[in-house]
Amino acid sequence: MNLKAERGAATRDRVLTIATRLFAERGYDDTSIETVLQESGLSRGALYHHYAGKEALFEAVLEATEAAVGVKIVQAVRGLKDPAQSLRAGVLAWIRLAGDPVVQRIVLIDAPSVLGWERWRALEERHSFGMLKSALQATGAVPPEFLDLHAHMLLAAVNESALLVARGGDHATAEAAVEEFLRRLLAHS
Amino acid sequence: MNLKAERGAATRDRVLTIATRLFAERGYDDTSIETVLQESGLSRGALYHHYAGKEALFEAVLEATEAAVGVKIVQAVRGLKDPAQSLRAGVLAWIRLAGDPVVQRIVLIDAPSVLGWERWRALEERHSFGMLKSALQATGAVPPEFLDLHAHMLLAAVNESALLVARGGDHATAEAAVEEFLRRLLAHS
DNA sequence: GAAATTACCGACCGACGGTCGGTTTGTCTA
DNA sequence: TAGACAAACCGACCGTCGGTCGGTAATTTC
Repeated sequence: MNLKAERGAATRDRVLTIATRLFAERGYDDTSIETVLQESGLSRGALYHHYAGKEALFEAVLEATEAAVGVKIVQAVRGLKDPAQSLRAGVLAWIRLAGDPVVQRIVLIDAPSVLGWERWRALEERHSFGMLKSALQATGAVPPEFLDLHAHMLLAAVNESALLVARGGDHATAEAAVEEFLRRLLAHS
Repeated sequence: MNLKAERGAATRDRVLTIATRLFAERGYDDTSIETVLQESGLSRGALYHHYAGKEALFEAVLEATEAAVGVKIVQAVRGLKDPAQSLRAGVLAWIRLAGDPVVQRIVLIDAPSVLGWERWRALEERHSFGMLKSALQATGAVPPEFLDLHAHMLLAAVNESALLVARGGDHATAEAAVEEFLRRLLAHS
């Protein structure tokens, strides 16, 4: 089980790359399986052998995208000791990464409605949300009973400003605004 | 031009009501025009005479829903003098209203991906976002250069917690968490 | 070398959103 | 009030799309 498994994996990768580009460029609805087939040179049957359907293909694309983002955020935070500083660095890194149209369209726009809120939330838990929550906890600035909710609210707020930046908003102002936002949240009075 | 105009308006209203229910129950994608036709007793041609397409129908549904929500929020805030208190009351009212599955699915889940982010944002500006922004401005707690961004972030955060409550989260805790969140944001140090 | 597994193929299907030519039914005006 | 006009409504038809299915070829396993 070697040559065959490799060929299969290579095919899946190829489809994944192409699908990622198409989903990002046109969005989920306006990307037809037919187009994916044409651009990948694969047959219909072959694609459905590897992916259960269009939705499953999207989920694979989303998973891969989020994983890649996660790696980059970890890199941005590496070495920082102060929890508040880590949180700040991670959030800013995420905003910059969300400038990528691929991330925007796939992760921030289409994901919730395609997967449904429940599955989307479960997937987020394993990626950006999970990271942000533990970072927020480490700061100790939020009471435990509010930790989960505040983490959710903060992530939503950060995602929103990422979208605003991506859509022509001023980068510097947005980052300053987010920093101020964070500062206020972490200041327990 | 009376009997005719009335009949037309009545038909539009009927379709709108039915479509609202279906979109809320099944989501946009899983609601077929065919079903709307059957439940309304209307013919295909008639529906396309009144609405340009499925997307236009959804937009009409969304517009009506947001307008209704807006009215109720205004009622909740009426009479309050202190800007911070108005903001707080409006936000809490919005969270309670977002407990309605209709509002959830249509306004918070499907709207961005169906309309596209740009058109969705423009529509929000005329409704919840517009209200929240002016309320936030009235408190004077946010520097002008951050007002727009902070209003966006705050709305996103509140929407997120509304979704969490709606999906089985504890109502009381969520409201307390949102109040704390708001308190920190408004406290300028 | 036979059996089993996997990659891949492409004709076909049902559902769906949307179109279009046409009919009916009020309304306005000459 | 007759006739032009427009709005409301009808339903057969179309193209596209996601998904199915019976099958072939190639590789691995026993």
